[in-house]
Amino acid sequence: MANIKDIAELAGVSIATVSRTLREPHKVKPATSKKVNEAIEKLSYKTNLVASSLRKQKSDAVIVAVPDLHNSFVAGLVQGVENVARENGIKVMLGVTEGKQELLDRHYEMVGGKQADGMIVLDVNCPSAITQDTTGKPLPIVLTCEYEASLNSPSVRFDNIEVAADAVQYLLSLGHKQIGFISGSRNLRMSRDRQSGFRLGLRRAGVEIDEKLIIAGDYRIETGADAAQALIDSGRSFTAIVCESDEIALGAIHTLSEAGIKVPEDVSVVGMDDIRFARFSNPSLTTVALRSSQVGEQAMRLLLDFYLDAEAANREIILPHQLIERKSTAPPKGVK
Amino acid sequence: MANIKDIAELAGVSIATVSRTLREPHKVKPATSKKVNEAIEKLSYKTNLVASSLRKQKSDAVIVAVPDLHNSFVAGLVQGVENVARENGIKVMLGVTEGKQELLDRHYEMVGGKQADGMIVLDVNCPSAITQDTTGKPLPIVLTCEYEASLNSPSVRFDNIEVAADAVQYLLSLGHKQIGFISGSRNLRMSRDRQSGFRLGLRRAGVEIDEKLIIAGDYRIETGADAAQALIDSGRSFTAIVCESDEIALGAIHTLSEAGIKVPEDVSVVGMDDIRFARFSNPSLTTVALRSSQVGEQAMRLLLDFYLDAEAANREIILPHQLIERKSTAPPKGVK
DNA sequence: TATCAAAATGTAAACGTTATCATTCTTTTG
DNA sequence: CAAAAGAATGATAACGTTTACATTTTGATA
Repeated sequence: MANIKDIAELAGVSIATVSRTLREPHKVKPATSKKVNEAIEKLSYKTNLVASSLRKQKSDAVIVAVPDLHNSFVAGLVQGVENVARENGIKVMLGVTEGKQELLDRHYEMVGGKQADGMIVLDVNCPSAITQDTTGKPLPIVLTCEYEASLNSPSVRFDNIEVAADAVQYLLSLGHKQIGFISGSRNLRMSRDRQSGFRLGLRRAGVEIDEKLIIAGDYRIETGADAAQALIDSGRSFTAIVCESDEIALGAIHTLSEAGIKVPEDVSVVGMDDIRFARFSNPSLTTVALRSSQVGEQAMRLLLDFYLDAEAANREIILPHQLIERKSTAPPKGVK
Repeated sequence: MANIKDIAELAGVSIATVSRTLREPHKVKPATSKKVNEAIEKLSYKTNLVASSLRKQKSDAVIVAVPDLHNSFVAGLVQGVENVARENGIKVMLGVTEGKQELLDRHYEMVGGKQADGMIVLDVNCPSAITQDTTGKPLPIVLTCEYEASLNSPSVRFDNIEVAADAVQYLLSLGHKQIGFISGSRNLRMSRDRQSGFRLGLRRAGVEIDEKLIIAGDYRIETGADAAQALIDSGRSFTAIVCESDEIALGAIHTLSEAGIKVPEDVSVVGMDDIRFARFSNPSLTTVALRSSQVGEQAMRLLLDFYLDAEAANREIILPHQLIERKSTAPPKGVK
């Protein structure tokens, strides 16, 4: 494999000139530039980015830590990060945490080890590097969705309280009063906020909350199916369900249909996320759209800002959400 | 940021000893080892992996190039790669190609630039590094699913011809004769093979092929919906549809339902992949299960083998598939 | 205790860049 | 045409490791 020295030799110049030809072409005479480029072509030289990183003390790469890939929300986020990163000549590395602190920290080692310049986290956990930090210096980490205000790390998220409250408010406006709730993973801040929002929405309208209609789950379609069964088994009557994710909602619709309960005639279902499948389910799913790709884009921008001014980047960005009405919701029976 | 020299100084040893303590602990006396580790702890030293890579001429990282992340098949593959990589202390970087040659080649630069030791490709295209290679030396690239036999690069894939043929054969066994087909992206080898398999399946049974019932699409749910509409509009009668992906199948079911055509009573639908949503659609989806995580696992193993013996790793692995019967298929009307 | 092998440690040379500073070659200007 | 300014190039020192080789220390044996 040819290195910069080989090129210099073949082109009859110094290695400095080769480097300049590559990095700062305007500083080298066209004639020499030509010689160098020919040599590069002939030996099919590729810059050794590792050596370059070492010298520059910068890798132009970031790592995105996510709990799991089988998830449209996550995919959107990563794609968003990718887009902005690419525009800025930055590479994206992926770290799957499975929700484990240990794996998250392992991924952060890439930043400590200078293989990545920063990290974007979408996870239950928070890198120990932040929580155990003693220096107080800002770290190149952007938290998304999951956040702890106390940490004052830059973060990008939705206003999950209002997301859920909006879903409730919409169902109330249709005339529903007996509304169930299937939660995401309880250990997530996001999930706790959404549950708060659910309660807030009902309280705002003065509707009493039936605790039996609140079912704990996680964000997966499988638990959505199980939780819906639990709701049915509870014996309580309900005319609508708010689900913390579209996956949950799709699982719930499946169970309801199997049980002979019609959606939306008997029970209305609202999801959150607006994954691609939402439009195409039977019935199509009413949901609160959360553009996760925007989260990724903003997070990456924040990380870029961090390099310009670590202090100023310490911001919190809250993205808008939007309720999308489809066919999984209707007024309850007996209401015109 | 502390480096190895700082540690050496604080512990009162040479940098070589520090390095050994980290890499080959058995070669250093417990007493010194202790001193070194204390220093490491105190200065919270992290090995600079970039420097390490440069010296070792090895990055212990691989890059996985995929066209898109919004796709369960892709997610499974990446997860599979991750699993095997983690077992072997290897990091996974992700490259999104959007199906563009240019982006794929850009990602391969990481290998040329020594930031990654190898590449796993799931894409329409093939790295120019392979196709334009003049040296004939094997490259650290594993192709998945999409493959060109002529390239003799290691590859992992399914027998797509038989995958589709099995789907057809199953429908024939139920009594169907008028079977439609919705294809994936025609420029993919995988898609061409599946279409061949579809034709082969019918031919084997001596059933005539109605070209009007073959619709071109890509792998997304949106086109599945459109293609089903095209089938309906064709005016031809059909009692079953074979879809090249579950996404297509779900989109098709959506359109059929909206049009008042019942699945499976009026039309049976078979997908391919067995994505997580398949079990929970209405009706649940009969499909040919393709474990994409296995593709990722095998591809990563192949890449590991490559380091041990570049020549021997030049293999082709064909993974098994399996038809999973659910509720989107039934005998055609009039058949008991 | 002297001798020697084995174990433990140290020295120093890479790895392939980038970037500072010094030097040489142009061009401009009085 | 000389001198100065500017443009282009070159020499070289980092960046932080790993590792071959040299050296010292330790422990065992005679």
